[in-house]
Amino acid sequence: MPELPEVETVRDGLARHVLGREVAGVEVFRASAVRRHEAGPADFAARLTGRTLTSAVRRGKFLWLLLDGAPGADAPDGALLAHLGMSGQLLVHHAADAGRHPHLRARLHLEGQVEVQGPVQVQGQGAGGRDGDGGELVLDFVDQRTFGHLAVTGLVPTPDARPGGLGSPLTALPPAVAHIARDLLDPDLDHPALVAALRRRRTELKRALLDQTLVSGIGNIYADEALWRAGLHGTRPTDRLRPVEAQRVLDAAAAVMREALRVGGTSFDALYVDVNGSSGYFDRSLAVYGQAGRPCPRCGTPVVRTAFMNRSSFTCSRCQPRPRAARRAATGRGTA
DNA sequence: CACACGTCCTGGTAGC
DNA sequence: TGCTACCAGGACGTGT
Repeated sequence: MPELPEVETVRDGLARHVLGREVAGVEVFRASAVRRHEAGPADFAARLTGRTLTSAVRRGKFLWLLLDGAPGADAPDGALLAHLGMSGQLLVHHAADAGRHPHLRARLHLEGQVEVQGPVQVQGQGAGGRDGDGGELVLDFVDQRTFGHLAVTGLVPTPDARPGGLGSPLTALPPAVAHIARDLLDPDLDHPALVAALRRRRTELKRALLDQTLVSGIGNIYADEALWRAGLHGTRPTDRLRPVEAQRVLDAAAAVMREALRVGGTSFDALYVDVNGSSGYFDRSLAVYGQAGRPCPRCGTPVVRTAFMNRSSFTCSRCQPRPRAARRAATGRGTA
């Protein structure tokens, strides 16, 4: 499942392989892949063609490529927005040897690298040189389940910009992302404010961690891992968390995502930009997620799976004691 | 057939 | 009562 570390790995791969290239053509194989582009697939393709990809930006699980070189004067500067949903992948291939994946939803044809104004960040050894040979590339959007999507969008000023910002490149973002909170790896995230906001919520802790308008990037997997590391149960009422507990679970989430990023980020060295979160390398390090029946790495107690919000939660009943009385965060209608 | 789950949407509730 | 903000839960979609 692509959560923040997987999306960041994709963003980094795109930054190294497709920036500076111009979109020469667009194919949409399934209209629903661009359903959030309201004007439809033809308009999607038209607005993309002729534009140059100048930057790869991410907030939480949303990722977008900034577009330069509007073909028509009426076309505003904007971005190609992508969300990978549950199974989306963005794959870069040399045009010559690009096959057709069975779940290929859309394909961008990219012309050879051109010079763009401003520095195109090329990091990683040799990555830029190999691709800068002028050969044509394709950027494929592959998505087995169909929760992911692409759209060409405008940009609005970042609503939560901080005057003393520490250097986050997020000065503008797609309207569809404007309501998404900063993530735990964002240098401009206001940590004390986040702790306060979390404790102000009147809900369960895991629900809050998954709420992208509170803090973004955390999905079901990393929520469970963070809760386990922090020794907190996901049903703990947020308004009863002590400040140190709130801080601890957020720190744990940041730590587990950084570790995943380190592993995932070193797994893709070549042109192939992959994201297949659950089959990645990090799943070997998962302590509880998907580990029902197996011993807790800390105390040996079998991990238990419980249903939660139409999905699963994995916990160690010893390391993560249930809140007493399981008083579901005072929502008015108690739990029975 | 249940299950995987991120996001959007709807309807409900609390509190002013 | 009206308004706003917030919250819970269902729908969506495809393949195993």
